[in-house]
Amino acid sequence: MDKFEDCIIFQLAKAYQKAHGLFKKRLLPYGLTPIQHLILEALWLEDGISQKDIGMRLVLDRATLSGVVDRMSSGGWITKEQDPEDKRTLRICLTDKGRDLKPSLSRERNQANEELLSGLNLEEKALLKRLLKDVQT
Amino acid sequence: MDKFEDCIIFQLAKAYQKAHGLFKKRLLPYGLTPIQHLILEALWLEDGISQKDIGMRLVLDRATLSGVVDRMSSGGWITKEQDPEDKRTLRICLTDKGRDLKPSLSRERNQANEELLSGLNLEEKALLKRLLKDVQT
DNA sequence: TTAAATTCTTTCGTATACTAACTAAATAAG
DNA sequence: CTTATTTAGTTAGTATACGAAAGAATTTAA
Repeated sequence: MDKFEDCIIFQLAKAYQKAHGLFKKRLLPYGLTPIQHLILEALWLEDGISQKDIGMRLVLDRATLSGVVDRMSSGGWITKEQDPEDKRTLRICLTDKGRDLKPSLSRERNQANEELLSGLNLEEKALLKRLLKDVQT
Repeated sequence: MDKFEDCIIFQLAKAYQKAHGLFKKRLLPYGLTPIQHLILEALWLEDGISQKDIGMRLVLDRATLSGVVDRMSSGGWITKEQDPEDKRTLRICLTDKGRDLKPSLSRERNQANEELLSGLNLEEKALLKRLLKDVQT
């Protein structure tokens, strides 16, 4: 392995860079970033979960999440509610604005995935997904 | 495609997050970041190339590169020389400190790749590399 | 039942990323 | 030859990332 082009870490970084940029452009009209979209995805699956749970499910650092959640709250997509049972915990809840975006954003996400993988056949898509999961374990 | 776990963009982000974090830890003792290491890689292949060329080879934004190169210059790994032929252009040159790191950092990079791909067999490694390249085209 | 340890979140500092606006230098057009 | 355009790099602004330290609330232990 002599040139950086042969380095998987480099290829991973560049593939991610492309995917991220592509999705970012699609989300621009909505005023959302890819990460912010992810938070919404988590909440569409289960509204009102704690900030810590969001971090665990999306594998996001707490320090990172703190800022993201704050901006999304300011933007009116979510609200931060204090858990009455445990005042340390923040429960993150969808607003109507956040909830109503689900169909549009799901379509955007699917289209972004399609666009990214347009050069691969079905088998290769499945393979890539599996390999990426394997790498994470 | 219903849950964010099925989104390739998400899996790509998380695989990259792991790879990046893993390499970052290995580079910590050297005082370098993964990106800064990449700059060195480019210079080991061809010393004295312009900042713009580095950006094209590594697919890095000029604005990003400006800061990275500056920090690496302050850290003494590289120097910024004005091209006498074209005063707009910066030629980036290795210092001894930057040059001497090649064997150590190459080993670290190889080990980081090994560590990341330890769960894959040879065939899968090659496949992943190809699929990641295909995605970028 | 206080003191100690733990947990959830925020803040700080540093390093990518990328858009847009800006400077300086080189080149093309007229 | 002078203006217009293009090009290389910097700067400002915003948004991730993440380690470390700090704050506030809760739980555990002595």
